[in-house]
Amino acid sequence: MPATDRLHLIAASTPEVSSTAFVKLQPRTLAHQVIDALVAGAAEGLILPGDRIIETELALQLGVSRVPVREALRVLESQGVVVNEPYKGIRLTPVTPERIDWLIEVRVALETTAANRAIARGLNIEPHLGSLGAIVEDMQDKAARNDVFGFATADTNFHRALCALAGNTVLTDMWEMLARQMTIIFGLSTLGKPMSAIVEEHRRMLEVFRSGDPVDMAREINDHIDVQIHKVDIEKIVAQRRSQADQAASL
Amino acid sequence: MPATDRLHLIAASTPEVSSTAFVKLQPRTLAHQVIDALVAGAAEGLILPGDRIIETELALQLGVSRVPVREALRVLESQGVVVNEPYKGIRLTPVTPERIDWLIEVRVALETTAANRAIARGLNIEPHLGSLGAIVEDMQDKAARNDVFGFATADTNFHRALCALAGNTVLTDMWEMLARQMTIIFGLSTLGKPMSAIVEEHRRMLEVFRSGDPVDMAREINDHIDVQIHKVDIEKIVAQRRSQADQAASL
DNA sequence: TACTATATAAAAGTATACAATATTCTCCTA
DNA sequence: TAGGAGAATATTGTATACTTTTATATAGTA
Repeated sequence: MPATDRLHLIAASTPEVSSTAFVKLQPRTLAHQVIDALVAGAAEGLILPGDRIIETELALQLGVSRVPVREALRVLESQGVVVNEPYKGIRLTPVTPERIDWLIEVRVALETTAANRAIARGLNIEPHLGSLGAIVEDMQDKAARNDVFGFATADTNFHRALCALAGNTVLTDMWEMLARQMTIIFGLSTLGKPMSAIVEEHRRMLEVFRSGDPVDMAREINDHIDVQIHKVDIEKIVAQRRSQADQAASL
Repeated sequence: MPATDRLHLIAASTPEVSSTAFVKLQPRTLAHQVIDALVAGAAEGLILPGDRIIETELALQLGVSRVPVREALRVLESQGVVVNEPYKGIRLTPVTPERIDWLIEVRVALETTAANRAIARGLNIEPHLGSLGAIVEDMQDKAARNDVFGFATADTNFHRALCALAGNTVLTDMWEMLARQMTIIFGLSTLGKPMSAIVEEHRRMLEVFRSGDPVDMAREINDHIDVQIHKVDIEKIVAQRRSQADQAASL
């Protein structure tokens, strides 16, 4: 079964992708919506790493022409979400343990830089600490409700907010690229540790941030992110998901 | 005078962009060539930060249709080289002192991470040191011939080679994005210090790399990159270049 | 004169149509 | 039956045509 057959669900899960209904509300271009739809589909596991993506099918499923689809794919290609070989096709970038290491390494570097810059700007004070604290509370709340997706979103928001305090848009833009890819991987893996522990880690990070010690900050961020996904056999999970999806489709 | 009128020179300076002549040699897509042409044009100062880029004109100048041009612009948009406002137009990202700071901050973070990873992998040995040393010699050579462009290229190659030793393609991909933007800025500014001094700095960086001390490495990279472009009034230079270009066009 | 409203033009966004390349399948031969 | 040449098909790359939005210019009115 071709992988793209599973893609039709994307259109349903992202109803705002419609050339007619949407344009009035927000002037965002269709290409951007296709990007969102694809990333969402990947995060939900509808498309798996290594799966081929066929322009025509995707365009059909989303109800748009190939032009915005191609533009979206080119953007995602330049961001490392998909890989392309001319005239051969586009695939969701395969996720290897090695690649996860790479993503983590860069993400730690960026977040550490951001946190230290925020400290250097003297922004480890109110109201910023309060805002970050509120996100941690939200995480706690989601954990209590066992809302895994909401929890992951809040987690991402925490780190995004932390990065934003650096006031460096070049950094935040790059961080967003990584976050996208991390989201896809998160969608595959179950969390490496209980949510309560992750909440606690964030509290500790926040405390270190308040204290303002760059070295501690670096260590804290590294420890936090590093163990998050590590030690999970992603390739195995992908294989499982693929067989599950194929099974579901053959019913 | 509309800025894009200056763009026709790009086609001349990048003759390989031709839908008919090229395809046989390399199967790279036209969109990629458009990207190269645009970046080259920006590096040469044919397009200046803030200049509007009109799809139709660019397509005409390069002898291709709007489709690959749009794809190229979307990629460059996602990389921060150009900024886009739907239905309004695309401009070469304005270069402010602030933005230069941001680029430098991220670049230092990435290169430091790369160098430390390379050290952690035990790659601060031969033959790698020799390869890096050869690039420094090349810089020295270019400096002696007063070949500014060649010097800048060699400089970039040194840092690219250093990053490559980390073996982290996520990192190197991101570094390339930054390098692109730095190249554009380099094209505008004269060097902040004499070439001989820069060569010496690279020798020192290489020595620290050999010694393998992560902290020293971080400091060395930071000092090196930080002063490179700083303290140059980019906005003034852009204004000068623009008036020069306009003057030349009115003859 | 200054200001608004309308009409015109320019350019981006999107869709369709065509060309080039890669893959698959069929059929023939050894 | 196995393997390869060649046709048929599928999919990407590119060009052209159409639609929508924004910007500009013109005319009319206070």
